[in-house]
Amino acid sequence: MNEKKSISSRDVAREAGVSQATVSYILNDVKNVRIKPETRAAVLEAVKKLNYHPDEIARGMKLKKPMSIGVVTDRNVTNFYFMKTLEGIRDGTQKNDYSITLLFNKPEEIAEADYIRYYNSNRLGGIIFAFASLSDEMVEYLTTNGIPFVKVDPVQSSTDMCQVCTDHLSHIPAVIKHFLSRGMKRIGYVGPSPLNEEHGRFEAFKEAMADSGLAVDEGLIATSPFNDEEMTVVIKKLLSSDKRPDALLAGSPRFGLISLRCALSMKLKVPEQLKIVTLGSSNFFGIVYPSMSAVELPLYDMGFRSAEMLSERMKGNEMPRSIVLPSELVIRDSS
Amino acid sequence: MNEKKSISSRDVAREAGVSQATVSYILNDVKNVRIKPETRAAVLEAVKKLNYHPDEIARGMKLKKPMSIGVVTDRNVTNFYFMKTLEGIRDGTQKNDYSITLLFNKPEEIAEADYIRYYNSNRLGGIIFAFASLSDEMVEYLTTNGIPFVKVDPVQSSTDMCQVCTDHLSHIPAVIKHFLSRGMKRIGYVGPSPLNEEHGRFEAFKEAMADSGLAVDEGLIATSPFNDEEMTVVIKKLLSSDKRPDALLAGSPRFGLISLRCALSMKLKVPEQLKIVTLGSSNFFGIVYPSMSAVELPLYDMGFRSAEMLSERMKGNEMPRSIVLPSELVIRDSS
DNA sequence: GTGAAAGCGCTAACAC
DNA sequence: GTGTTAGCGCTTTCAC
Repeated sequence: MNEKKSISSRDVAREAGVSQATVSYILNDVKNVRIKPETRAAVLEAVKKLNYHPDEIARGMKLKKPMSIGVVTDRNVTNFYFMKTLEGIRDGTQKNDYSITLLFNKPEEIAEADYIRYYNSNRLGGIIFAFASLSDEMVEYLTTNGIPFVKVDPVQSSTDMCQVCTDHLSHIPAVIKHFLSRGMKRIGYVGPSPLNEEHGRFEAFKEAMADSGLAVDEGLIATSPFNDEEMTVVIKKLLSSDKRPDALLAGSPRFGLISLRCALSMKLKVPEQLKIVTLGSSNFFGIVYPSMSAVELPLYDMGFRSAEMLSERMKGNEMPRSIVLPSELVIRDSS
Repeated sequence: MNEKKSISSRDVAREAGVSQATVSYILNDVKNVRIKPETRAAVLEAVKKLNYHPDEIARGMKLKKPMSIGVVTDRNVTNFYFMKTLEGIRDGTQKNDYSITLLFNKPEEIAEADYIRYYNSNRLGGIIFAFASLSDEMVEYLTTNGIPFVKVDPVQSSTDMCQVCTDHLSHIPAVIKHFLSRGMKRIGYVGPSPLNEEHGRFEAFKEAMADSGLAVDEGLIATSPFNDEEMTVVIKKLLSSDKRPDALLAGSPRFGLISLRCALSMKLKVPEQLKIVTLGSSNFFGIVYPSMSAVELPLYDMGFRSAEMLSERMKGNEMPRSIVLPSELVIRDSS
């Protein structure tokens, strides 16, 4: 029934009364080889008639060129980031005809991660780390072993490597100014802890505050691990203080949304009594109430550019080490 | 620099002073072949010393067994569904050591879709359609060509094919009862149109209403294409009617969230003046305010089971045509 | 212009 | 127990 009876180029050759080589020449449009039109026509017809499709595995073997690139991400990655970026990656690899192999980071495994195994066994030509944690040891390993990879993440990593990131932190001063222009006095920050997972968001906030001549009041800051319950607790605590903030920069979409939720549940009016701006995008920001202001990331482009960058590296071309993409402050109803 | 100087099993054989076949036997743990322990040790050592990794492409070629399965989805699936399901798929394919090739449905292409090309060229052993539109013609094509595939979607398709779906529609009566028990009188429905993209949600609603002895009031129904603006317009219209619903079943997460937003923006109190329950999951349901009641889908399991099912089909084993997974009504603050 | 033949790295039937 | 050998389906050099 399911007899996937494989048609090979040999079959096509036989059918068309030519040699296997000729079939290959024609199908690959090999230059420096001129084929007589009628031969070509005959072969093409045989291809159609037999419904022949070249076996990419065999082809890949001969060519010694992996057909796929790996995209690795963490299991808990926020969906919206990833899918949009993936679309970009897809389009960015299209012309090189790489397929996308999806991989999840498994923290347990060190240097025997799936993607290393796959790379070593020729299944992957390179790797994109999309919103994935990537240890310095791993970067070291990848680099010394000459494995082409690029990291794509909103925030620029200080570790030296090929990366695509955004300038979204540079919009924080504009956020502060926005708050100030609306007459806000007590500007706070909520975001993830610990600091090593934090990627400079809080630092950038402090700097922006200083640049605006504002001191950072520890009482207006709340950090928490990335976990709904803990986040809720610390944010509620922050908002119930008698010297609570009247404006909040949220370090991530989840922090932003939970801040909003906490405020509303405490009967604080947003944006009247509390303004919120979030770092990062979500496709829900436009449809929560009130809609969420945010520094939005160029997710699609991040994917596209990282794919391009990886393709170049895979060809051995040197590339700029990092690309910084513009993000955008979108003011909605929450601020 | 980047001289990926390939180590082959031949190199290992030479290094260990054995034949290539022996290396293969050892590495593949071939049964019916007993290897002397010291030979095995020598080979293993050579493997380690040379840092040898079998070339999976060559292996795949010999074995004529694709190494990957394709997961295709629509480009606009930016929702929570997909990633969770992917995780399940990942884990469900793990033991068969298939990798996951991600593909996007491109509506333009008919039978020359990427996944068909990939399948034909032996890059894919089978296909999972996850929350992807799948035309009857395509099902027909896949079936007649013996291409193993399974569809995974919350709703069971009436077209005959292998599918993994959920019983979430069967929770609608419980939703109605929940509304009634809270004293609600005017139960409405908002959801996607047109009806052919609708997958029986509205139908199920009508039936459930009838079963509870309730008539469906056309004035309590709103449908709209899947587009924030249009959805907002029709829902606002619905809610501003003087005979507006006091309870709403939303046909999708987006409809649910937009309903919530519309209600709040119109100063309707949720859940006091309007109760909402949504069909489908989102990782934001718990952190919007008020948190959203929903019939939650077993997303991870849906992925896992579909992967298992596909694996079986790829082995040629007959499987039940469809698996219905249990979903769960989760009452939160919006109802 | 086209064909014969070698060989990519692997597996497996068969020989010893 | 282990080696020899014959391909898998393709590309490509070299001959004609």
